[in-house]
Order: sequence, then structure tokens, then C-alpha cells
Amino acid sequence: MADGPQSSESLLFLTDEQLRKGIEAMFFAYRDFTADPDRILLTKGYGRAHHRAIHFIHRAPGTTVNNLLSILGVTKQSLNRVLRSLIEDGLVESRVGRRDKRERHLFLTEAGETLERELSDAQRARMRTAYREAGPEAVTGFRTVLEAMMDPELRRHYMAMKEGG
Amino acid sequence: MADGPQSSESLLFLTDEQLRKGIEAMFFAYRDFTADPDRILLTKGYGRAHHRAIHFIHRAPGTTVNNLLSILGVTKQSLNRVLRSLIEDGLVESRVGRRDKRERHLFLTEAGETLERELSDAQRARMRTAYREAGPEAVTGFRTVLEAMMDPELRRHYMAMKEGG
DNA sequence: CTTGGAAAGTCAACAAGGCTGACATAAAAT
DNA sequence: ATTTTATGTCAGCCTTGTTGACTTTCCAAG
Repeated sequence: MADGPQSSESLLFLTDEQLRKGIEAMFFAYRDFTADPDRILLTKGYGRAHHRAIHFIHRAPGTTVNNLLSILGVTKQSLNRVLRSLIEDGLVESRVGRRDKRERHLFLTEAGETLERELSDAQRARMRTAYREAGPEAVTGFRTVLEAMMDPELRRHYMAMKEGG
Repeated sequence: MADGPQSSESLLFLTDEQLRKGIEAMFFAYRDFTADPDRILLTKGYGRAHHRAIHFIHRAPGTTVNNLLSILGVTKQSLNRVLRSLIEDGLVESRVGRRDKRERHLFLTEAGETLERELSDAQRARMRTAYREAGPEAVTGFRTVLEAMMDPELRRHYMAMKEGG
């Protein structure tokens, strides 16, 4: 390792103390980040798992079950339980694939889109306030660090959705 | 609302699209952020709840159960279950308070400190790599946004621990 | 000294949402 | 014709959160 005043100064942000602060900031921020949608979901009898399914179906309408599975990183049994209740309640529609009839393509119904909007409005409101408070440069840094924190292999799910859709 | 080229350009980071990217970045990054300790915990028969207890007892040795409760934001029944197994396994020591004998002061044993180090080494390694990749300015922005995202009321738990000790 | 209330622990019951394993069905691919 | 893939489903288990009820310990105010 190189040392001297210059490098030891520029690497101050890599001390264990700095890293610990980052770790705790992640814990507390994520807790509050999920709190607003959680409150809404509770009143509807849903949980965070339903929110995630709704979010990504909204983002990629017509996505298959398998695709959703690999984005969420859970088992099909886990996802199926959530998906079944959303379909029964008329928030999600499952259409048999035209080309490949084994596949089910997932869409939000009107009611599903309404709930999605309610949930994401709440989450965006918090994010917007934080972004406005922090400023554009901080936001760039925020995103940069989060992306660097992702597993390189799993990052593709994020990158695939990053450019919009 | 003010408009014109200047303000619409400087507020680009507040569009719904930008906010959505931030929301998804939080989801994916947090998932991977917790993955390393989760793997270690699995081999020891513990879960994320045990990690959180261990982390904050390490940070504030001698903390009371009530204090830990308010930091973690769970019920005493939930925490008690976790704490009991850690005490039984000899990772945590619970000492009756000297002044107030109702209070229990919590400490990590040698074995507890060893596991703590193993867990935090893994988590710091990922954080360190991300920080190094992103650079000091990005790290500042990262922390600024996370802090702005916390509930003002609950932020005190983070702030209290922020300065170390 | 008695009593009220705070701190802590415990028991029971429940729910969400992960997991594994086993099995069924339909359709595509070989 | 057989194998593989995509999906769904049943049963059961675990962790970790919840509420409610109850007890013990002990400080502090009356």
C-alpha cells in the first residue's frame, strides 16, 4: 500500500468507521424507505411481497412468471402465493402466451394500476423530498454507490430496467 | 411553479423516471448488501434479526434491552426470542443493572465479538469495494441522500450513533 | 410502608413470506 | 416418442414480525 499525507487523506472515506456509518445509514434508510407503502399495504391486507410483484409487473407489462422470478430472486412457490391472491382480487391479469402457450404474461388491471400508483406515489414522495434536500450532485453519488454495491451478476436486472420501458 | 430552461434542467433529477430508478436501486442494492452476512448466518442457524442485535450490542456495549428495542423498532417479544437464543449460545451476556436492577445490560462475549467481526468484515468488504469504485464525492452524496430519506423523528437513533463511541 | 407504574421476561397464538420437496399438466424442443 | 421447460399446486417447515395476557422485580411517590 502507498502511504504519505496525500493518499491517507484521500482514503479517509474508506476507514472502518466510515464504512460502519454507511452500513447503519443503509439499515435506517431502508427501514423508513419501505414504511410508507407498508402502511398502505397493511390496510389492504397485502405485504411487501405483493408490492414488489405489482411494481415490476407495472414496469414490464406482459412479463412472464419466470422473468419475474429471476428479478425478485424468490422461489416460484413464494411468488405464486402472492400472485394468486393478486389475480383472485382482480389486480393482476394472467394471459396465456400466444407463441409459447406454456408462458403466462402478467398485466395489471385498472384496479392494479390504481394501487400501484398509490404505492409509488407514497414512495416517490419520500424519495423526492430526500433528493430535493440533498441536491443533484448528491443524488448522482447516491446512485453510483448503490449500483457499485450490487452483485455484478445480478446487476443486469437493474441495468435492464434502468433505461426505462 | 417556476419554469424556463434553467429550472427545468436543474430539476431533471426529480422526474418520476429518476425517482423510479432510485427506488429500484435501493431495492437491488439492499438485497445484495444483506446477502453476505445472510450466508454466514445461515451456516450458524441464525437470521438477520440476530445480526442486527449483535451489531448494535457491539456498537453500544452495555445498552439496555429497552434502548435496543427503540433502535431496532421491533416488539420486545420479537427481540426477546432472538436475545434468548444468543444468550443461551453464549454469544451475548446479560448483566443486571447496578443502579436499576430491573434493567439488563447487554454485552457480547468473546464468541459474540468473533461472530460480529466475521459478519461485519463481510459487509464492510462489499461496502469498501463500492466506496472505492464510486469515489469520495459519490460517498458523500450517498450518505446525504440516505440521511435525508430517514424519518426525521427516527433519525435520532442514527445521529446518536453517528459520531462513534 | 404501601402502592403505582416502569422494565423486563414469558407464554400462547397468529400471519407474512421466505424455503424445500414432490407431483401434475401442458407445450415446446429434440 | 421422449425429454425438457414453464407453470401451478399441495404440504410442511423456519424466521421474524405481530397482539394480548400475565408475572416478577424494583424504583419512586404518596
